[in-house]
Amino acid sequence: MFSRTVEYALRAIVQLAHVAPDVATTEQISAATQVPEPYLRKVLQALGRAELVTSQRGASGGVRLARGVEDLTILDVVNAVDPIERISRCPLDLKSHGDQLCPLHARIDHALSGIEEAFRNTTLAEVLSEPTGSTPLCDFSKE
Amino acid sequence: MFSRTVEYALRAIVQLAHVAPDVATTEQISAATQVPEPYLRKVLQALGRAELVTSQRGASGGVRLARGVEDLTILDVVNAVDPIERISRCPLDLKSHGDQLCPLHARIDHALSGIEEAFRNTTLAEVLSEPTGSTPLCDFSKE
DNA sequence: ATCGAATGGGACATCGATGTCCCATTATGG
DNA sequence: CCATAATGGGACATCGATGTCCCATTCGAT
Repeated sequence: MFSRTVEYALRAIVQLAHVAPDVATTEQISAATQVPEPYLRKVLQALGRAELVTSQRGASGGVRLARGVEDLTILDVVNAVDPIERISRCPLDLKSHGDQLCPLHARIDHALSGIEEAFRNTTLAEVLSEPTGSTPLCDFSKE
Repeated sequence: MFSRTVEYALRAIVQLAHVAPDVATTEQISAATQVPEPYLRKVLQALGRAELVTSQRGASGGVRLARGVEDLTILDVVNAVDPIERISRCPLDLKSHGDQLCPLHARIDHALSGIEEAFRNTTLAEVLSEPTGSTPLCDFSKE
């Protein structure tokens, strides 16, 4: 349903949020999130291009959040690596009705819209401060 | 977001609903839905295994809906070919908290739940009778 | 009975998502 | 200035989703 890449990106961002405003190395993030390190590189690069994180090369470098957790939504992360594709035109491309969706695709798009909205309205701060007792990402028994 | 297979399956089902209770051949459905015929075969076979359609071999055979449109939801179709995978355990599999999801995954799962619910509550009958002027699937200028 | 129409299903082809590897580049710290 | 730590990014490997092909099987019609 959601790509693995999205899952990985969210894990990485949450992990970075935990250590914010410090930097973390790819290796550290990989260890904490159980995302294969070489692939995590790519994901972090994508997050960098989307300007959600900034990175610093060289010794004592690493990656850090580019914004505060209050100003960073799940949707931001999703859109950075694997944007939700809304349905704006009938995929069958029949001109029967201009830009109006047939009921089937209208329903599907509406469902997508619901997800988008839910993700847009959820900031990292909310996820982190949830009073569930469970820490986001589930680990940090150490740390 | 949704696999192409889901899209194809929905198109096929809608098309079958249009001609119900008659049968349609794979070739006819393919033409109406613009789904590549050989692949559509596979999709229809899956729908058959899920008992959403029944098929008849041989001359004047084909495929037809196995249920009435009132009793057939979008979720049925989706689940037949590419079930929505809810998140029931933390993917990181840390024992920190038994079966409780961390806030991040709880949010994601909640979004999935919303989709599931929306699809469960939408029957084919509703999609077909929508008073939008647009016929589902967008074609049938011919009929 | 036989021919042709149609699905059943296995084998194969292609393509993009996922995952790995390697080296260039950049920064820090001694 | 040099060694080392780290990211940047291109090239390649793997795997599953998608798409194609072929033939066996089944049924209807003549």
